[in-house]
Amino acid sequence: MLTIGKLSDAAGVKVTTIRYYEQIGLLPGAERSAGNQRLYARTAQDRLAFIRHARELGFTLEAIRDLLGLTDRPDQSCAEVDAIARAQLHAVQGRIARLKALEAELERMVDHCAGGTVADCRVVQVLGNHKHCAADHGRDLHGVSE
Amino acid sequence: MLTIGKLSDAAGVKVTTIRYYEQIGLLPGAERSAGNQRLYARTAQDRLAFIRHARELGFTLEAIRDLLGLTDRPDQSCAEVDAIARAQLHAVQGRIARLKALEAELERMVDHCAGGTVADCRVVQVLGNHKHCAADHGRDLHGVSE
DNA sequence: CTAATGTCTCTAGCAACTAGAGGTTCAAGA
DNA sequence: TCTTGAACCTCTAGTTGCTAGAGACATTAG
Repeated sequence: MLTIGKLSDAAGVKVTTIRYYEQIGLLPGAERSAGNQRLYARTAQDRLAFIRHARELGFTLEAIRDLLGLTDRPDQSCAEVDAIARAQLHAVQGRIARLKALEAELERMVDHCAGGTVADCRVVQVLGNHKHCAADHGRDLHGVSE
Repeated sequence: MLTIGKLSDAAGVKVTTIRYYEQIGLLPGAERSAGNQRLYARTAQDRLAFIRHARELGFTLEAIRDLLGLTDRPDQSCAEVDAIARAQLHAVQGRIARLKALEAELERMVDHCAGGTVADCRVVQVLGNHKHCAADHGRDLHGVSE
C-alpha cells in the first residue's frame, strides 16, 4: 500500500492532482488508514500512469475517462479506443497546421521589422491591419497540454 | 459613434468579450448614452481589431496589454515590440515541435492497432506502459487560441 | 404605443489544475 | 514517551479567456 505521496512520486503526478482526479471520478476513492489518509494499491499506480501518459499525448480528461471505461472491459473490440486515438491524432494535426500558419506570419512580421520606432513597426502594422496579413486562420481553441 | 453591438459586428468580437476587455482594462471605459449604453468612436474599432488579430496569432492578453502600451508611445524604439513578437514566435515553434512528437507517437499507436480486442490494443498498451513509447515529451501548458 | 430587440450589471461556469489556510496524523529521533 | 517536522486532510479560491444566464432598463421599428 502506498500513501498518496509515494504514489505521487511513483507515477509522476502531483499529490493535489491525484486528489483532483479522485474528486472528478477519474480515480476511484482510495482506501483510508485509521487516521483517514489515502492508501493505494499498485493498480492505482498503473491507472495513474495511464492517465498521465494520455494527458502527455494531449487527450482531454473526458477522452481519458472514456478510454479508462473501455479498458475496464478488455474483451470488447478496440474499435472505440482506436476511434478516440484517431480523433486525437486529427486534432493534433489540425493544431499543427494552424500553428504553422501562425509561425509563418510571425516570421514575416519579425523579419520585416526594420528596428525603427514603434510607429513604423511592421509588427504593429500587421497586427493593426488585417490586410497586411497573409494567412487565413481557422478557428480552434486550446492546444495540447504538457 | 457605435453601439457595442455595431462595434461587435464591425470588429468581429463578441459583445460580451468587449465588455470583458473593458473590465480587465484592455479597452478604456466607453462613453455612455443618456440611457447608460456604451458608445464607441472609430478608434475603438482599430484597437479591438488589433487585439483580435493578436489573439488570432496566439498572443496572450498580457502580451497584448504590453503591445498596446507600446503602441501608445509610437516614438519609442520598437525593440520591445519586436521582442514580444519573437517570444511569441519561439513559443509557437516550441509548440509545433512538441505537437509533431505527439503526432508521430499517435500515428505509431494507431498504425499498430490490429483491430482486435481492447486487451490486445496497441493504443492501450502504449498508454499504459511508457516503455512502449518513443517520444520524450517536453512540458508546456496551453496552446494558441483561435 | 407597443413589441421586439438591444443593452445593462452581476454572477457563475468551462478545462485542468494550482495554491493556500488551518488543522490532523505519522514516523523518527532524543 | 515526548516532540518535532514532514506529510496528510478538507475546503475554498485563483488561474486564462472567455461564455452563458438572470433580471432589469433602453432603444427603435411599425
